[in-house]
Amino acid sequence: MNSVNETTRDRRRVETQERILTEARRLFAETGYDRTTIRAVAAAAQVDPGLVMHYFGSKQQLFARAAETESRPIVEGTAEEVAEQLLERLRESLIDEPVASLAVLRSMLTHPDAADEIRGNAHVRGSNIGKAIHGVDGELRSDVLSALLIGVVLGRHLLKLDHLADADPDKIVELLGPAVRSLTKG
Amino acid sequence: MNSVNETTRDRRRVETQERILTEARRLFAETGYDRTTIRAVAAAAQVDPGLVMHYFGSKQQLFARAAETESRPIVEGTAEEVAEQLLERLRESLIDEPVASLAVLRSMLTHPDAADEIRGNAHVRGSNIGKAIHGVDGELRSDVLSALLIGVVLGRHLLKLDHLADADPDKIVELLGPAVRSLTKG
DNA sequence: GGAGTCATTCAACGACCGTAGAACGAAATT
DNA sequence: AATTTCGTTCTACGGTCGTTGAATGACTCC
Repeated sequence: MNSVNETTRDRRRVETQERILTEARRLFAETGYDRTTIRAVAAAAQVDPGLVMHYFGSKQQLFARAAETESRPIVEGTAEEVAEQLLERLRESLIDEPVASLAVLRSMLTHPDAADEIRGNAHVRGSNIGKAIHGVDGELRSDVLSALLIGVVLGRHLLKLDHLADADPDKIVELLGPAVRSLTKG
Repeated sequence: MNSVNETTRDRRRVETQERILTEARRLFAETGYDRTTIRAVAAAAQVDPGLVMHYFGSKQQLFARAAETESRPIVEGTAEEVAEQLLERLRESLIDEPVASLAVLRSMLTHPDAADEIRGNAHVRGSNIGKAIHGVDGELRSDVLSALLIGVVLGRHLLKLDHLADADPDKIVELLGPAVRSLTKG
C-alpha cells in the first residue's frame, strides 16, 4: 500500500524528480526554452536523459512543470491600495524573483507556451493584476502596468542593465512610485 | 572597372542580398534568433542556403546585418524636453517599430549578441538615452526608463498583450506621460 | 525467498541544423 | 570568340537534438 508507508523508492523518486525540476528551472531561466536541452538538464541532475523523458513525458511538459508558479491576485481596492500592492510585489521581485518566473520570462519571446502564460496572466512574481484596476481604460492601464513591471524585472534580472541590476530595490521602487500611482488612478 | 558602369550582375547581387536581408529580418523578428534557420531564410528568399552563407559568412553575421538600426540619440535638455522626446519616440515605436529593432528585441533574451546591443545602447526605435538624463541617480533613472519603454514596446508588438496591442498609440502615450515625466525629473 | 515492480541506464533512430566545397552556367572582359 | 569571373545550386559531412524501446538491476511485496 501507499500513502501510509513511504517506501525508499518513493523517496528516491521524488528526490530525483525534484532535482531534475530544480536544474530544469535554473537552465530554462538562464538560457531559455530552446537553448536548454533535455540532455543538459539530465547531466546537471546527474541522470540519464531517458529518465527525464520517463518522468515528464516531453520537453514541453518538463517546461510546464518547471515553470509552475503560484498566482497571487492583486486584491481590489482604491487606486492607492492597488498601487501599494503592486509596488510591494515589485520590491519582492527586484530582491529575488523566483527562478520559475524567470524561466517563463526568459522564454516568453521564443516559446509560445511561455508567451501564453504571460498573456493570460500578465504577472510579475505571480501578481495577477486581473480586474483590480477600474475606471476609464482600466483594462488598457492594467496592460500598461504589466508591461512596465515586466520591463523592470527583465531589465534587472535578465538583461542586467548596468545600473538597474545593481541598484537598491527600495530606491527603484521609490523612483517608480509616481509612475505606478499615476496608472492606477482612473 | 566598376563604380561607373553598373553591370546587371551588380544589380542582381544587391537585389538578392536585400531580399535575403528582408526575409531574415522578418523571420528573426517573428521567431527569434534560434528558431530562425538559414534554410528558412533561404527558402523565403527563394534562394539556396549556400548562397546565404556565401554572402553573409555565418548565421551570426547575417543576424548582425539584419539587426542593424540607426541610433538616434536623445538630445540633452531640460527634464521636460527629454521627456517629450522620449514620448514622441515611444509614439513612433507604438505605431510601427522597425522590423530590425523587433528582431533585436525578440532575440535579446536568448542571443547574447542581441542582449549586448540592448545593453550597450538601451533603446527603443534606436533612441539612445545615453547621458541626456542628469541629476540624482541619473544613470539609474535612465536605465529604469529604458526598461519601461522596452516593456511597453515588447508588450504591444511581441507579447501582444490584449488591450495594449490594439489601443490607440496616442492614448498609450497620454497614459505614460506622467510616468515618463516623473522619471526624467531629478 | 521468489516473483514482480519500477527506477534507471544504454544504444540507437530519424530529423534538422550550420556549414563547406565542388560543380554548373550565365554574364563580363579581353 | 575565347576566357575569366562569379552568382548560384547541389551534395554531403559532422554534430546535436528529442525521443524511443529494450535491457539491467535494485527494491517491494506476498
